[in-house]
Parts: sequence; structure tokens; C-alpha cells
Amino acid sequence: MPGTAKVLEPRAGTIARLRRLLASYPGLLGQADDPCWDMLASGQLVRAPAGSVLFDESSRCREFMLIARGQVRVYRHSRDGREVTLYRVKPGGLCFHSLNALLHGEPYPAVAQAEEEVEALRISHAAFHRALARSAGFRDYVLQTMTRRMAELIDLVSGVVFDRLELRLACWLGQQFERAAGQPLRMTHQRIAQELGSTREVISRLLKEFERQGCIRLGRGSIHLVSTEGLGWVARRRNG
Amino acid sequence: MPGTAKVLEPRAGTIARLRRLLASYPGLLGQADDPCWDMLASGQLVRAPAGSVLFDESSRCREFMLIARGQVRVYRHSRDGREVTLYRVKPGGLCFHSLNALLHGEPYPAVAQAEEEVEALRISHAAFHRALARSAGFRDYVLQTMTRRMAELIDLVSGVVFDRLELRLACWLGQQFERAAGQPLRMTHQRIAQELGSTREVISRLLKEFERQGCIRLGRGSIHLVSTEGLGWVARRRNG
DNA sequence: TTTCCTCTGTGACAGTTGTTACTGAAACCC
DNA sequence: GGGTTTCAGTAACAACTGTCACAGAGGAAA
Repeated sequence: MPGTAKVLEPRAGTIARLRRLLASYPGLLGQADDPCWDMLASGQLVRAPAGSVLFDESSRCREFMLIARGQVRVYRHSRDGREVTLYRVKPGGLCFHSLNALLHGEPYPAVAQAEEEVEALRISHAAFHRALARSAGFRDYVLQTMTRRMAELIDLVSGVVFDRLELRLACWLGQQFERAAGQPLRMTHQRIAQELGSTREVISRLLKEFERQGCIRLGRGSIHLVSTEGLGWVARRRNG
Repeated sequence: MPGTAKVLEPRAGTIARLRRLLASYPGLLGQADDPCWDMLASGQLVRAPAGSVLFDESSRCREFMLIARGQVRVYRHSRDGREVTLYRVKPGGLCFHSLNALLHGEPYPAVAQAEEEVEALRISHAAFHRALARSAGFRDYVLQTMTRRMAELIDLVSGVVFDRLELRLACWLGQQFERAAGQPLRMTHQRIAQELGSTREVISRLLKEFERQGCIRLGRGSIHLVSTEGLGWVARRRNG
């Protein structure tokens, strides 16, 4: 049908561009339909520098964001200055808090901070709701992603309730080294404490113990993996 | 249109019956459309006695359930025999774990146990997916409920990470007394421990302390409210 | 080099929570 | 009543975690 081809061509170009941009969203693109592409095409590409706060306890997020590059850490403060990471939003995932704000209109206390420079597709309230109403693919994507995140949160709960900090730390280190393919981690003890909801001194103490056991080697601002087995041996004693 | 009225009559009857049955689901019924009613009408009414386990760590739940009466507690075990309640499914709510199983096909380790006799509408895998694809109202309901539950879970996480058990217990008691309109709670210390992920002795110790402070009065298998203010005073020192 | 600042190490201590062990009271069933 | 089970109270202890205080190492900047 050469007649329709002309009309489709610019759209095909847009779709190809979006496909490149959102290459990390197989779950979304794989089942994207027309209304979903409409929503994506209406999105506005935005950038946020590393360290910038996307929303915090007081402000509320009014738009829906699809992260194309970089990652966002969502965490909570306690009154006495401690923190816990609740989850991370990476390319392919979505932010529960923006979803919550869009669906219920109520803000939800947490801070979202870009850990690296973030490039994201910003989608308006209206376009989001339109896509949710019309695109089966988008709905599936949202539901799938939400339930997966919920499962992570439940693991977090049972970890915090049942496991000693030593075990949680060992597991966390194991994951990090796996992601980094064994490369040394550039990370201060303070940041690990904020990750796990503890304090610097306690983390230092436990790390030093791991070093004495020959699992890791500590440097200033860095942690080197020495023995995956040793770390795994500690981590396997989990309780959950 | 008297011609169509005849056809609609049995359906209208079904809908009226379902409305009565699911009276606690305003969020669902308020926006129910035809495909949603189809799903509900296809459901099978089932009963489970108090104490029965609907699914546990090994079995997986294959159907979607809408609770019409009674409530279900979903919790996790630790290796050493402790428990934490993750959430409750009550009339009007839905079970994340069945959702997870239906959407991802993977089981998720937790136990669901009826706390009272439960009457529920059991909906098949197929009918669930059909409704999800066709009913905007059902989708909205699912998403709304899921995000609300997610918010509860996040509160649970920050409570467990930041707050002392004393505060969590005081808050929990406060909520229970509020629900019971000040009536004494019928509840053993053991069950409270399982609720909060602790042990009986610790809960006994804290409750005794509350009694000494004049907040509550303890009996065998029951707790009487003495001073809402006293309890509130403890609970207000939260950290989250 | 000197001066900061950040990060880490550490010891001592306190508070909280879990564990063990045992006691007795209350309810329940014969 | 007598025996049994469930529930609560308690004390002593151990383990874990957080807090405070301070020392010192390593870098960066002046």
C-alpha cells in the first residue's frame, strides 16, 4: 500500500528513535501498541545531573518518567539522620512513587536522587492516563513491573526483620561484586550504611571483620574482592 | 426497549447479587463495566474455614480471589521459626501473591492463612486475564489497590529499619484499639510477636512495661485499653 | 610543606532484642 | 477433683547494634 506508506514514514522514524532511546525496556517495547507509541512519542526528553534530587518528602512528582540512561535511588530518611534505600529505578523499570502520585494524587514521603546523570522521557499526566486507558501493552508493562518491585520490597522486609546486619551486608556486597564482575567497588562505608539503614561505625566494624576473615580487602573509598566463597559462606547463612 | 429488557433481566439479577456479595469493594464496583461484570459473574463462590491455609511456600496459587467476607493474613517464616505479617487481604482488597503468580507464573514464598472463615469469589486464570485486557475499571482497581499496598509495605520497611520494637508495638496496639473502638483485644502475646516479627518473651516484657505505665491492663489472652493518651505518647516518638 | 577535609579504625559503653530456663496461673478436659 | 495444656511473668544472660569520642591515614588544595 504505497498510499499509506507516506503517512507512516515519519511515525516509523519516531518509533525507530524511541526504540533506540528505550532499548533497555524490552518489557515495554516488546508489547507496545499504537496508543503506547503515541504516549512515548509525546514524551519530552529531559536530563538531570548526577546528584540532583528529582523529588523529596515535601515536593510531589507530577509526571511519569521513563529512565533511558543513568539510575535513580529512592530512599527514606529517619528523624535522626539515618537513611534506607527502598529501591532503584534503572532503565527498564519505573518509579512506584510517580505511579502512586499519578494514581492517587497523594504525595508519598521519599527522596529520589539521581546517582548518575539521568536521561529520561518525561510523560505528562494526561498522556499517561490516556495510555493506561488505551494500551494493553503499557498496562501489562506497568503491572508486571509493579509486582516485581513488590516482590523485592517483601524480600527487603523479611531481610530486615530476620537477618542480622552482617548477613545483609555480605549479601549486598556479593550482589555488588557480581554486577561489577569482581572489579573493586568505589564506595565509602558511609554510603553503604545509608544503603542498608545502618551507621558508618557499624559498617566499618563488620567490613573489617570480613577483611580479617579474608573475604575482602579494604582501601580508602574502595573494597576489593578477595574470596567470593568466603563472602558467600557468610551470606548463605540467611534466615528469610 | 422492552425487547432487550427481557434479555437483560437475568444479568441484572446476577449483578444485583454480586453487588450484595461484594459490597465491600466500592473501588471495584464503582467503576465496573461490562467485561468486569462478566468476570465477576464467572466467579465461583468458595468458602475456607478459619485457620485454613490458602497457599504456602511450596504450593502456588493459581486463581484470583476476591474476598467477600473474613480476612486472610499473608506472612513469612524465618528458618528459626519466627514470623512476620506482610499484609492482610480483607474485603475490598486483593492478594499481591496471587497477582504475582498470575502475571509472572512464578511462585512467591509466603503463607496465606484465613484468620476467620472466608467467603470468596474464585476467578479463573483465563477470566482474570480477559478482564484485565478488556475492563478499564478492573485495571484501575488493580493498579490502585497495588500502589496502596506498596505504600503500606514501604511504611513497614521504614518502621522495621528505624523504629524500636516498643514504638512499633505501641502503634500497632493503637491501631487495633481504634479498629475495636476501645474494646479489649482478644490476642495472645505469641500472636503479637508473630505479627511484628519478634518473640513472645520480648512482647510480654514490653506489654508489662506499658501496663506499669498505665497505658493498658493485661489479662490472660486479652489486653484492655486504659489510656489512649499514654499509648499515643509512646507511639508519637516514631522515627520514620 | 602545611593545612584542611574526608574517610577509616577502634575502644568503651549503653540500649535493645533475643535466648534459655523455670515458675505459676488460668482454662480445659476427663 | 486431677491432670493437661496454654498462656504469661521473670530473671539472667548473650548477642547485636548504635553512640560517643578520638586518633590517625590519605588526598587535595593552598
